[in-house]
Amino acid sequence: MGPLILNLERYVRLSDDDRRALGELRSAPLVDVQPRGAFIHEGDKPIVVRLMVSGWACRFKDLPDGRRQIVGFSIPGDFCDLNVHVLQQMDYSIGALTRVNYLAIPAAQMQQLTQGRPRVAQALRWQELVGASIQREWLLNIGQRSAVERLAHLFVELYVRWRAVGLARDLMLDLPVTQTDLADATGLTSVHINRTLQELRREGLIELTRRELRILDLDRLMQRAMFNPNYLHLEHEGRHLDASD
Amino acid sequence: MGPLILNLERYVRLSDDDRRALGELRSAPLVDVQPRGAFIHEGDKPIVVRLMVSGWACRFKDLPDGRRQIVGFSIPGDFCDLNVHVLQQMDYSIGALTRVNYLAIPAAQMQQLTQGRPRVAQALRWQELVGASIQREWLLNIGQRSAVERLAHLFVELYVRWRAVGLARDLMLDLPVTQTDLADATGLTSVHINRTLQELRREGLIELTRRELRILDLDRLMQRAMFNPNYLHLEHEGRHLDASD
DNA sequence: CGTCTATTTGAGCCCCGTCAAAGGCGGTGG
DNA sequence: CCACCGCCTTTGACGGGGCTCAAATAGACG
Repeated sequence: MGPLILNLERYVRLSDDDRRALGELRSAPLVDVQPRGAFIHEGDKPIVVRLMVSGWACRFKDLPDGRRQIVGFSIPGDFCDLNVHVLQQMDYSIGALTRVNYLAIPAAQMQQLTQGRPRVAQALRWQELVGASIQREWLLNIGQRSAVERLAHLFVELYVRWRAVGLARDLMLDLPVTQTDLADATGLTSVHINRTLQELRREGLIELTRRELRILDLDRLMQRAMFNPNYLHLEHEGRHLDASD
Repeated sequence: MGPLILNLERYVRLSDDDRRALGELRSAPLVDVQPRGAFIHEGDKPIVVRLMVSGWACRFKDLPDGRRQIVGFSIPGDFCDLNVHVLQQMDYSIGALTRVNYLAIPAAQMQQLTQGRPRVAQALRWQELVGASIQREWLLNIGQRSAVERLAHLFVELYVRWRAVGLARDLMLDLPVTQTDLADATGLTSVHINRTLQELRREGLIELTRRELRILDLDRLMQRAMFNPNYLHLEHEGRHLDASD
């Protein structure tokens, strides 16, 4: 539950009761998904809310002819489909890039969790809105940035997000995804991702092995990407619901 | 208030009281914006919620060097920034493409509107989630579709959305935006938009004058765009809050 | 040690961008 | 009513970033 609580506490200061209630989500069934498997499909009408516990998942959409666009990564502490009880039908799919564990939380339990806990409710809403903000930044990324800028931007974002949930530090990030995955996320081809990675290495910005990303110069990488962290809405000053009030 | 109510009634069946309460939003100040003016800037911390009454607005983000990406169009019946009291700081700007009128609704009035009106609250949430779904489709559009497909897709979406709020029909749509605007929305250049428009005309799919789009063959245009309407979540069967229950 | 998948490299090309200029259209003022 | 002006659209020539196709190499895993 660590990632979730760290995630939510970026925005609100939770009370002990809030944290305890969030901890009780562990009573929900834990589901294990093998790498490369999709576990939610466009058109599904799911009845549970999924909370990522470990691994890399991605939300994606595809075209009839096979082209695929990854529209976002889901990492531990993220809810995959908070919205689903309103829209009823998935307009995207979710797949596991690595082995994934998630909690399958019945809608009623979510209801019960937020009932009478305004800070938790607000924090969940905040997580959802930050997700929407990230989508907008990705649109800017894919629509306007060059290949090198795009990939640099993605790496900074992923590092910041994993670090925020306590699962990355010292400029190192577990990144066990393929170059094809990076291609689908950036709107490029895997061949061009490969050449773009070489360029980032040549510029001394990153090292990337099969499963680990090391950022050699975060400032320069951010500059290269024209990375402006505002869209992640990380600022703690923004907290306006505080258990110590 | 027509567009808003038509918009919301795609999802829930409102009661007379709901409609009356929505009508009272007209008491909020009506703001008039001249074409080409931005009325909300990234970084702002707005205190009112804006409801589009007439005209074309766009949400956009830009890079330090001047590149700009339009991340969505706001049309009559849309709220521009429902989310803002949670995130507190805008991560995008909003500009008027034409002359625009909007209602500036104090947060307290929105609170009062949804208090004790679960259908209205649900419908507003639905509008917001459909907006997020549109963003995902745009990501697919810009990331994977070719120029012709992209523009075709945008035209179909805009026609469907304007028609849904009662402001377009018979395959005709008021479209008083420049080719540069279309370029910024699709991640192309205005020169290439011009050539792509010629291609769509040559294929007998559309006519486009300075201020009006006419779709000559909607089926073929949708096919060309690989347009799948699911992401707009229009299906009336989906209504699960009905005033007649 | 063999197989499968992922990464890397090369050659060629095409879609779309860039730069520059011409043409059209609407508005404004004389 | 016409002349001018500014913005938008259209056209042309050229260049380049990224795609395609194909094959070679490297790693992971049994």
